Amino acid sequence: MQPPFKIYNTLTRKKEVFKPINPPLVGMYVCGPTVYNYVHLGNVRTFTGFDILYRYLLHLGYKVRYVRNITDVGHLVDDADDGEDKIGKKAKLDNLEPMEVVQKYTNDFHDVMNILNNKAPSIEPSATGHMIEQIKMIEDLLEKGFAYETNGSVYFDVRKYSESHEYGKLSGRNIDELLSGQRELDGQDEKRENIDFALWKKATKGHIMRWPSPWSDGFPGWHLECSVMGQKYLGKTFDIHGGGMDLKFPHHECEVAQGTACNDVEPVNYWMHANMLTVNGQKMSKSLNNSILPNELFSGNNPLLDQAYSPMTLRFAFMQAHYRSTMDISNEALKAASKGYRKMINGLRLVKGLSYSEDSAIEKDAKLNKQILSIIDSVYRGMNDDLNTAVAIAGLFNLLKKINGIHLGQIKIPALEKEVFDKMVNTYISFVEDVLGFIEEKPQNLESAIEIVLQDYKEAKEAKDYDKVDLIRGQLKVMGISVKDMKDRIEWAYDEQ
RNA sequence: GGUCGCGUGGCCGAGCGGCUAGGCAGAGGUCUGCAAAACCUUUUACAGCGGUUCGAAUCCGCUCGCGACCUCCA
Repeated sequence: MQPPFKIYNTLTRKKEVFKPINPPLVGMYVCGPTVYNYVHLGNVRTFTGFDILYRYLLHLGYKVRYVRNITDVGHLVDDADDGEDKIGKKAKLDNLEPMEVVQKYTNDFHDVMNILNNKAPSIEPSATGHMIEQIKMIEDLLEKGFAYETNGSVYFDVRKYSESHEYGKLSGRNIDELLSGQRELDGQDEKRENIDFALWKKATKGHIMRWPSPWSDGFPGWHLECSVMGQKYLGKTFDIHGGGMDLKFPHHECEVAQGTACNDVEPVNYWMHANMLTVNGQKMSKSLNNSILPNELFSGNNPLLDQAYSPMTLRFAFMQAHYRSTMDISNEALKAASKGYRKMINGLRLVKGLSYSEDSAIEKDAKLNKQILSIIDSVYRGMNDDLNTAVAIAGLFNLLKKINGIHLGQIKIPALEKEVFDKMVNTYISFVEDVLGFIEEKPQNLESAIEIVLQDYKEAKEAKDYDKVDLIRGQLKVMGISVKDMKDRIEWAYDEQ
């Protein structure tokens, strides 16, 4: 018997049994990247973490609509009134159209997601593609009295909202402290309160990214897009909203406020936050100059790394830690992950080659059967306990001991009950491949492998061992490789049939 | 300063009051032409000080150290 699937809900600060609104449908929204630069390993960790959630929900049989946005406008460099848009700034810097910037880094993001075998979301909406919906939501908020206009910009009225609702409940802030604190910043005169946040900003002269609206030529505030797109594709209240821990405040707090103010319902049932990736104990972040890019990791081309590490090594390293714990990246951790990953994949290759057999001469081993079932249980217990992939992996390694035992003949397959055997095989394969999302990284040096075979071919030919010669040639042909005996050497080419 | 979180053996990292986490590294053994893998056994723990309890890494308090958010950040 396994416990039900529980997830930690930031809103209640508790692990809660996951109950979707309309089972078997599940709606999940994850804040995607702002595409003004290459994603770094910390960004990637979060998305990989939520990939596991997506995969596990699918594994449990849910029909999941996974929405992960691309932020391509509205994310300001800082919070001052004349704050520059991140995309716009980069566009100026690189002398590109903003949409070229967006496309470039969106492509990079997709490449990285693919190479890490993260599943694509069901919908990947962009902020600029939902301008009309955003303007509509601002109008609704104005109409309901939760927003006000100043000089062509529109702000969310936090004080007003907090009179009837609890602003700060997600991130654990105290509204009075927020209101009383830090009034001294300059350039905030358009806002009634410092903690009010922009729904629409009037574009300043040099601002390239602008759209017409009832208030001004301008652009939407960052927090708005997620509310709008979440609501559009998942409903006014949906099941799960995820993102990095650093988005909890103010971004997600603002989302809660906007959604609640607009629709008078709780926008999200379960808020989930992935913790930060650290380097030497400090958060990986561009401003600290300690970020590592995926391509740098895969090539080893970064001063913090003393070798290259493969995509699956990174994935394995992520999976060995819980998503809500900070995780420190280091050469030692990555090297250990690399070996662990290979061990796991070697197991996968073995287990795929196993098949059940009966033998009346061999007695069933009741203790062993029970033990295997209990290990399988531990894998599910781990995942059901707020996606504890580290526990699940530990279980898989325990299972692997049995699988290796079978492989070496120390455990006789007929000693297992058929259903135990099947369950063991299915659990191992489905968790490694489907739930944790590992793929086999095959050696790239196919050509040198062919050269080795051809050397054998050459020797057989010199020894006039034509049976062997024909055998090798035939086997290579099956692989799509044709051997060509030249006058003075042997070559190979892709078989053209 | 406010809010929250963390401190586990050589390293990473689970653990949510009693029952072997796991991986990497180390030691011994089995296997083996050599090697690798695998399997078996095994050495190192819970920041410190108090308290609660029959029993605490696990709960409470204090101290020390570290981090995140509070301003853009996954």
